[in-house]
Amino acid sequence: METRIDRIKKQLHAASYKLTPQREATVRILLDHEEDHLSAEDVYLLVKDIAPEIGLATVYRTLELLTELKIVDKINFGDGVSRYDLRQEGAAHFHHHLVCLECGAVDEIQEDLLEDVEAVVEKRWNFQIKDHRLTFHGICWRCHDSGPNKPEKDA
Amino acid sequence: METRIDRIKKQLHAASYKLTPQREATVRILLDHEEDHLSAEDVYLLVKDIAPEIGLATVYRTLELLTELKIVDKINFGDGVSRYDLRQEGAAHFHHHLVCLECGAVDEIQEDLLEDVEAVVEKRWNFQIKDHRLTFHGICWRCHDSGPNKPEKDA
DNA sequence: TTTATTATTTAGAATCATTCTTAACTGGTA
DNA sequence: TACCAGTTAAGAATGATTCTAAATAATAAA
Repeated sequence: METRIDRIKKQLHAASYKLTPQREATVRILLDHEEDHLSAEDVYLLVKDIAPEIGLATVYRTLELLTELKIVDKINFGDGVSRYDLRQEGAAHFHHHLVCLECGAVDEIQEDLLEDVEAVVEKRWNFQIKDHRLTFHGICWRCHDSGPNKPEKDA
Repeated sequence: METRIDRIKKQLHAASYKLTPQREATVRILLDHEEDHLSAEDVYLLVKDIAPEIGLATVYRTLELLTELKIVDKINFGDGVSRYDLRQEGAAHFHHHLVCLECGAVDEIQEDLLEDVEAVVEKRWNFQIKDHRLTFHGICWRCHDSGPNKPEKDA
């Protein structure tokens, strides 16, 4: 069966890049840490375990390449560090984030909630939307007064 | 009549900070450059004209202070530089941005388009929203195939 | 007023994330 | 074999931001 790695390899080849061992190791780390919002440094430390000879600059270059190919999303929560998320396969857009001001947790919303808003923006502001970034800042269900009350699973 | 500067002064005093000459000069620059998305460096260069003795660190500290008091919004378009916008008086939220991938222009949407979406998020993800950041990436009306066609004035 | 206290500032050093440079290495190909 | 484009590691360089130390200004107390 074709794995996610195989498909990423194809995407790279289609853009005439190779899936070198360093790149593969980096992608494996991202696959093992979906939803973890790793920084380049985080990825570097993790990938060193499975590919000790890799350099930080290579990790940066790989993440940049994957970002260009829209395999990963580079996000920025304003703390001065870029974070990298594997994009859902087939997803056309960034997913959204919920950042808790209390505990710092970052949760994800995979569902695209912006269809209606985008229709309005495209029409009213005459702007062709290619992508979006939406982050909510607030208090997560874990830190709530109303007590821990896990939300329904993301639809 | 009470000016915007006067009101900002009051806000500072309420939080037991002073509106020093350096801070006032910085605020004046921000007032003269609304919608310009200035970086700290930009502000520094501009403010030096009216207060030559000011230091870059002071500009950073002032912008940080104003951000804490929600007088300015610190935004980040992913180019590694923080930008600072005076928040609309009385606005509870960040305004939204349209970033053109073609020409790099950044337009603003003052109107809050997210009320419905926020209601959904608060309920479904059990998350108390305090603020949000929404940026659309795409092609602006100036760069469009359909030709320059300025959007209606922001409602 | 003088003195003590505190907040604020400047200048420049320090830090931290990120990118660049150089030389070495790889795989494919003529 | 020699060549060539792509890729890499190591460390230097860059650039934004923050910290440090000493100076200054404002405020309160005596």
